[in-house]
Amino acid sequence: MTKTATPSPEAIKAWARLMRVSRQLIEQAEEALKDSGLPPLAWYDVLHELAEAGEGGLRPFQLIERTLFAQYNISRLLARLEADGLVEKLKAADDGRGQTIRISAKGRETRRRMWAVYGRSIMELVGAKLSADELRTVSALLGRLRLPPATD
Amino acid sequence: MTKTATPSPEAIKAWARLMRVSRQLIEQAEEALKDSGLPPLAWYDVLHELAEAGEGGLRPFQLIERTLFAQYNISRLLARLEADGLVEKLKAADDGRGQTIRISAKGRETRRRMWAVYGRSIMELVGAKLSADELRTVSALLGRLRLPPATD
DNA sequence: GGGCGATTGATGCAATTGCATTAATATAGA
DNA sequence: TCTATATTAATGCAATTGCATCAATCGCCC
Repeated sequence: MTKTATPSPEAIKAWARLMRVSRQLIEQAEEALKDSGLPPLAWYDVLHELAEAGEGGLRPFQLIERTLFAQYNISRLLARLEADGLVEKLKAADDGRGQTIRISAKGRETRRRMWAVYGRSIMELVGAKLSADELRTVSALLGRLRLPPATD
Repeated sequence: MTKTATPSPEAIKAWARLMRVSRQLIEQAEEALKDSGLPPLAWYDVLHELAEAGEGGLRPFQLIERTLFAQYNISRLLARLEADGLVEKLKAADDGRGQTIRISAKGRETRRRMWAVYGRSIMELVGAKLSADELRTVSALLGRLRLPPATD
């Protein structure tokens, strides 16, 4: 008689909390952005990576690695960002297939305005609820849940 | 000169970890279900609530409260579940507007099969990575990030 | 009882996501 | 070099989500 193995109550509880809290927080942050007439979080993620990358820009596949978005998702998101003038697509110098994506001045400005709202959400939703020590503890424990780099 | 208030580095780090890890975990769990030819997590959430509710079933608005899905989302999800024979919609006895949703035998069976896969994901992705104590710590800290019941 | 705002649930339509496939180029190997 | 395979990015089409609105009660208050 084989019994289906079930996770420990502690694991189930932690999982449930993680699922629920992350959804709530995302929802709150998205709502704050929308209320300010700003684009969704996904745009911020991409603009943030591109801003960090600087003038050299990034290739789309690098954005995929950094943001965890699906390939087709990045492809279309970049199309929208370009249509809005927030990024530029440049032919990649050394790879005929690829492009290099660079954030524009308008893109930087949009990112700045998004951060004013997004940062406030983070402060209120997380920074104000736990001490610095507790935040470090959460980060460390969550860090142990990251996937091993190469799952294939 | 007014400087934009920014969250502490600890808050930013914890937020980033939470966003990234939760996305990874969800993706992994969804993939495991799909690989087994099972429906997505959202179905599980609803079937789980309905199974807990027992024969009395639940009203759609109660599912919305418990699962945090949007109203139109629940409405359509229930339509799909009903089309698949996993739930039954009954006219609510005491409220001419409403319905009562009850899980069917097939629904219970589907939930059971989903749990075999989903539970394993939870074990591997969370249970195997942290000790029971650490899991309790995570749960407690994440619990403090929940929203105050009435935000309006 | 009758009217009116609130609640419950569904739905038309636009935007986004997911899936599968495609086109173009790069790279490695015979 | 020439071919086979892998990588990079886009896209057609179906499914899902989000938004706004609607229809049908309900319940309160007069």
